[in-house]
Amino acid sequence: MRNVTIVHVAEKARVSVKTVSRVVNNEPTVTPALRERVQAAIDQLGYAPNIAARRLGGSRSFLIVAFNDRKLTLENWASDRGNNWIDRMQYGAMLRCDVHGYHLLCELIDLESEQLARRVQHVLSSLRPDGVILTPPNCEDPTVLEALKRAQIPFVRMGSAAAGPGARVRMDDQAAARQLTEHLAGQGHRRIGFVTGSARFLASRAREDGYRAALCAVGLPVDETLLVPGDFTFEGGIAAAGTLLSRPDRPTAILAGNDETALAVMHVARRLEIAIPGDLSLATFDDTPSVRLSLPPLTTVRQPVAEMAAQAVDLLVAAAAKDGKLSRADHLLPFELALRDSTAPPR
Amino acid sequence: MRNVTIVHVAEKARVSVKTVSRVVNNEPTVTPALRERVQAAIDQLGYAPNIAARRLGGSRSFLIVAFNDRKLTLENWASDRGNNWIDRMQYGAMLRCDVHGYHLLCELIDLESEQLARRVQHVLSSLRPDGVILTPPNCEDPTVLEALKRAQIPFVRMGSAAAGPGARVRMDDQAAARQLTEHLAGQGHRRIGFVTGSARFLASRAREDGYRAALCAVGLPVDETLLVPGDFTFEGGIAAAGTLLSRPDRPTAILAGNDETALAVMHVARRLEIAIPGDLSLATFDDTPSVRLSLPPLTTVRQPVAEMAAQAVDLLVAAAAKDGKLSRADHLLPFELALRDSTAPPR
DNA sequence: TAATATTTGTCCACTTGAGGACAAATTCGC
DNA sequence: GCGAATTTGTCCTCAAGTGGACAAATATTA
Repeated sequence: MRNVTIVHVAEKARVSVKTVSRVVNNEPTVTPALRERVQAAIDQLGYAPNIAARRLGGSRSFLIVAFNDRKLTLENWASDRGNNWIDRMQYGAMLRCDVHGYHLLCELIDLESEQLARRVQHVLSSLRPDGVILTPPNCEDPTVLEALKRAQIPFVRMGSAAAGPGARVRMDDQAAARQLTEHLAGQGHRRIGFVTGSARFLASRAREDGYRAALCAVGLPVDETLLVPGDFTFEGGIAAAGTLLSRPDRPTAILAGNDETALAVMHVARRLEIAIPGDLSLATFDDTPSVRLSLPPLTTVRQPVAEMAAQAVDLLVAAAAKDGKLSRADHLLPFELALRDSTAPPR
Repeated sequence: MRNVTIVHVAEKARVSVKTVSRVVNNEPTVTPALRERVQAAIDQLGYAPNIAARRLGGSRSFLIVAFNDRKLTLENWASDRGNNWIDRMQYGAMLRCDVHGYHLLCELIDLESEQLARRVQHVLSSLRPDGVILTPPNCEDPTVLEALKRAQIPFVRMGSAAAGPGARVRMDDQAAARQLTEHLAGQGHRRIGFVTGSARFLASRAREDGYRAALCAVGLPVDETLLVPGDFTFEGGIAAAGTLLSRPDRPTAILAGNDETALAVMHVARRLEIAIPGDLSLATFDDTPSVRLSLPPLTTVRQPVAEMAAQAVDLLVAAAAKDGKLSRADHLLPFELALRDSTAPPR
């Protein structure tokens, strides 16, 4: 009952090993009748090709590696306001891997480690995956990118705005910021603050660009003092919100760089007895659970993270099935504006 | 620069392939001096043994598979009140795998699928992992357990109270429930309600037992009408809380089966204008982010999920290094009571 | 110094499938 | 029914290690 190999299947179906291999690998030159007979044998024996042998034989490994940031992953579950970006990525990728008969391996890397290049290379050469998915902030790290290029393994960078090697799958952060800003402006806000994101993430820059573009488009001046640097953390948000909200001519609306920042803004506003959305409208990015549960629930942009991951898997699988080459295409997936109770016309 | 194999290392270190193999596998019969020389060659070449070849030739695959529940995983990130149990498991397991040079593969399974047995078997025979980690509710599913037993792959069941095959790593739910209940009783509560958990999870039964044991220990009678069935969901919690809180002699404290249930109790209490903790004390299990962020933050029990996962990995790796056999031991890890503002003496 | 113990090397089999070359068998078209 | 096209089989190599048997080299001990 153990270790069913291709030989057993061949015997059971009374065909050659080669034919079974042809069926398993979907080669076109097999008669439907025979294919069916072989498939029946496979099903009856519960045969599944041994991935190790397939990989050794030289072609594909049916493995995809996702490199996640160690620190971010830790925060993800340790922090009260954790982002669930990585979870959603994984879920989307796993489901898609399943469809293709692939398997997803998640590996943590630490961008600050001196062993980074070695670590990446080690994982790649011991697993020899067919493809790699990089999530922020890994997808912009030169050491990681260099290691991947040298290993000649196709990879997809998720959520990154930066041009560079590998394919990209992301949403249009700039357009999202622009739409959010225009939404606020459309409600009559004329002083719209912006707490920028971390410089580590290029998405943050794109959001700022979108913010500026929107103001420009609706004919509002860009007041540089309304742009306050945040760093995507709660603490950074507190400081930035303090700056913005304690000035006499404080903005009537704030766009936060991400949800964590937004929660911080909310915190400060509550302390200063500034009502949301009465005295202050607040909009943000990411749509993590905490901003849906907050009072009031926040207007945000929902990133299609799972869909992005699914597409990343599709791209990698297609490349592996073909020639192992992946184009440098930049795939933009549609985002979704979630207009909630935190934004309203100024009174 | 590509495909560094054991042969290259052997040449560089001027030793036989066999010796390199001995170094890589930490066999004791190698002189320190020689070991060092080989290690230097390995480091210089950036060699990492190909996992596929290792699996094929040898006895170990250096892979560990974690089977997570598909539905639960989806809820995990889709729901606003998602539990982060799976994330924490993964994080703990990944870090530990890293230490042992192992890799973690996460696979989703759907307990309601008719293909369940086939799916599990398929994953196992194509990957041939050295061990498997099962998370609730998979760790109690007879089909899954049977498939694992047939595949003769050692596995660890995490968080399961049920006796059965495989090793177990968990916290003592009964003791936790008991301590929480005694905490409430110690504050002077005499009518303590309990919203039970889902029958799918045996932990829920254990918690109930602990609740009963605590009442018994402090000399309080068990009023069966104060035990209301929940199902670990928010909706189920709403119904149960309604039952408990709308009766004239309503309890002064409620123990919720899990955090989601607790949030539901809180929701109902707010609607009925029952103050927490003034009119009602509330305690719960799991310590997910949402109950730390809630107002007031809830008294809960923190499960050492990451530690449990780490221990699971340790057990599996040790078994693989030995003879591939895993004892049926039941490992209990200490939990932590987080006493917060939701529990206070009744007024 | 010889006998013994330990370390290192040699050699071969084995794992499971892919893939290529080519022959044999079958089907198809006319 | 014959030649051509397609399907299936045979046979062999290759991937990158492990593991075992055993020989050779070196170190230790009496």
